[in-house]
Amino acid sequence: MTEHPLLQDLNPEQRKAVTTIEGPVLVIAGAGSGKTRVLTYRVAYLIKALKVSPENILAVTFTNKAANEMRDRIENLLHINTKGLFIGTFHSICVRILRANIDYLPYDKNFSIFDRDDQLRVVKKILEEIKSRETPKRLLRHIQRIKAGQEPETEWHYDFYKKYQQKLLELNAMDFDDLLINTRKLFEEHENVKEFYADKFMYIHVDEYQDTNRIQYELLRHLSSKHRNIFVVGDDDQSIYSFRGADIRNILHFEKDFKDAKVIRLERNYRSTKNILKAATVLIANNTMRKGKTLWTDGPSGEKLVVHESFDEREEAEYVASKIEEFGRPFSNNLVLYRTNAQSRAFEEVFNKRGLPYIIVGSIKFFERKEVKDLIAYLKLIANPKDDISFLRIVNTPHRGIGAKTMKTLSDYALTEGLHLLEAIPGFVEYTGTKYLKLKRFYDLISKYIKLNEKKEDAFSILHDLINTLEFAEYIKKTYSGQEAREKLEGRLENVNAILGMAQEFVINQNNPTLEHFLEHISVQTEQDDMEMQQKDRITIMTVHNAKGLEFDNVFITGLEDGVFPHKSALSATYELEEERRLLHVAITRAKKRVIMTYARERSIRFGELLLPSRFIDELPEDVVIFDSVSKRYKEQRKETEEKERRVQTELHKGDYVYHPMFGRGRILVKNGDKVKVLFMDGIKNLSLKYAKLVKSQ
DNA sequence: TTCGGAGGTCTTTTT
DNA sequence: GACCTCCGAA
Repeated sequence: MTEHPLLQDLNPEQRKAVTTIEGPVLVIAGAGSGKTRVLTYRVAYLIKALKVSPENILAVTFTNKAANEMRDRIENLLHINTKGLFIGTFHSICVRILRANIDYLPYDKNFSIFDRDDQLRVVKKILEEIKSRETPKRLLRHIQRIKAGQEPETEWHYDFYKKYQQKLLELNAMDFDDLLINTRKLFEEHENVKEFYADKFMYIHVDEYQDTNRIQYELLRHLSSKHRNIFVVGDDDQSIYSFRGADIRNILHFEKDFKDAKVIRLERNYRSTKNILKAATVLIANNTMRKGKTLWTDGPSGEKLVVHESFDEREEAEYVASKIEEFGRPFSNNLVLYRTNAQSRAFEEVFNKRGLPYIIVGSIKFFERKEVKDLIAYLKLIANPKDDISFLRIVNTPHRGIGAKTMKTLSDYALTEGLHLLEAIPGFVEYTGTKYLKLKRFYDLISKYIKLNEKKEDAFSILHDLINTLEFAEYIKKTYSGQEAREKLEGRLENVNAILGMAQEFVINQNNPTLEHFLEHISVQTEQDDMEMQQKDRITIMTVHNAKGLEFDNVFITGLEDGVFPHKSALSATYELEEERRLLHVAITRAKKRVIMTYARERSIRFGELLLPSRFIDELPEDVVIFDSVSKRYKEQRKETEEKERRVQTELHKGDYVYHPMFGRGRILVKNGDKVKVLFMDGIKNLSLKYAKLVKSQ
């Protein structure tokens, strides 16, 4: 058989993966081995060479971004429209299936999708109702564990979980887990529905299989039950989401779970130098729960990896900054990684001070911004008037003089009448007389949009009109000017425009751009499209979890201290420690040319403790690592500056001019012990002298 | 009754 | 610093 031209771009293992079509296939793809390429080419090969209809192909990715990229690549490869091809995350795919089969479920077709914030609000609401003082976050964890199939720790937890589910049903809402669970339920209880999809999807592809959970595994079993052509790609050494229920056993046991599975390994690495690969390989060999593989490359040995000690997080950031300056442009070749989001501050401050451009990826995601969430809550309430959680979020945003007391009275009324908050208003106002006209006005506002929505007015028109009617921009300016930096306020306004822009784009691109569809589209979309991101020359800063799938010339792995990375919560159990090790393995293998690892002796979040270097540093092979010890000199300098700073701080008085690394020059308005109120160019900030690095200025 | 300020607590990772 | 709760001013 003559080879199809598509296959010429692939190495022998990749080619084998692409052309192994029948039955279950597991591709164990090491970091940088061309995993995405294999997936893309396989789908393209099916369509082009084997004439499979796109409607019969399913591809599940880990993020929406990955889904979009894959679709684009296939289109570029084949120059065809990929409409009909099912590509998306488990969550987005499940939403589509659920909406299409909503008649089988006890929900209305316009159900809301609740994110973590909404979930916490539900938990809090129940806690109020039963007058418990448990902490919402811990309870939510328990709920999620029960949903993932674990035994509840106590009877009480189980009862609470039932209450939570009941509440969600009343609110006509599903959380992220429900999207998967209800789809599974749909398949299990309605053979015809399952048959339909199992029949449709002749070829199933799953990316990042090592991070699938139990429910996702079961969904795949159902979907592949007819044709059995399931092709999964993953790397057991990159499984880093067990806290979210990911079960590494899915990939470890694939051959047992799917009989006659073929296994193909991709071990040739096209990304990193020999030294980097050696470090990564030796490190990960300390793990016991793995299939075992050895990455190799034809490339050069490259530079050795650097381990650098610094005094504290500030000096660590200074070191990283000076290294980046030394490497020179473009800055976009540099990736700075840390274990926890809280570590970003020092880098922000130092990069700002030095005028180094940067972008933080994922710290607060676009859809988690308050102003964005508020607007979306309006839309959710309009689409689903039963959504009391969204109601409570916006009933007094912008302020309309409806406070806690009013809401309590309305809630009680709604509860006795068995009504949802919004629908309870007319009766409530009639019942209580003219006292609550503010509520009535809110009701009329929402009703107007509900009617527009029923008339199938498009999502953009509704949102546009809403933003104007609410005078939302003015509200933001009024609330935030004076209390936060100018750029931050502008950022908020930009976010409002961005969500409006997304609605506009949606309306242009979709043939049925209703509010429901728009909400469906954005609810499972958790990351912002980074249109401008690549264009500007900036340093990228993010958590290691966010770095999966990326590659950069220079990678800085910071905060390598015991208790930080590995995180202190993972020190006691072997399997958790192994996950931390995999996390570091992911971090190292992002690098093409250089890896620079840093640790600090002190850190303000762990104030007063002397931190030890990460145990993982000891596991690195000595011959490829340089221990850079300029730290002594730093330490002396540091002591001097610390003393100077301390002197300066006690000398600071009301009226003095000061300099702050982030806010610039300012003047002290009020001083009260350690606390100061300072007027900067961008507004007034309340600061603590202990943490804020204020310097006296002229 | 609402709202803003003061003061205390906490900080893993996220589709 | 972010987030939450409590308390006093308007």
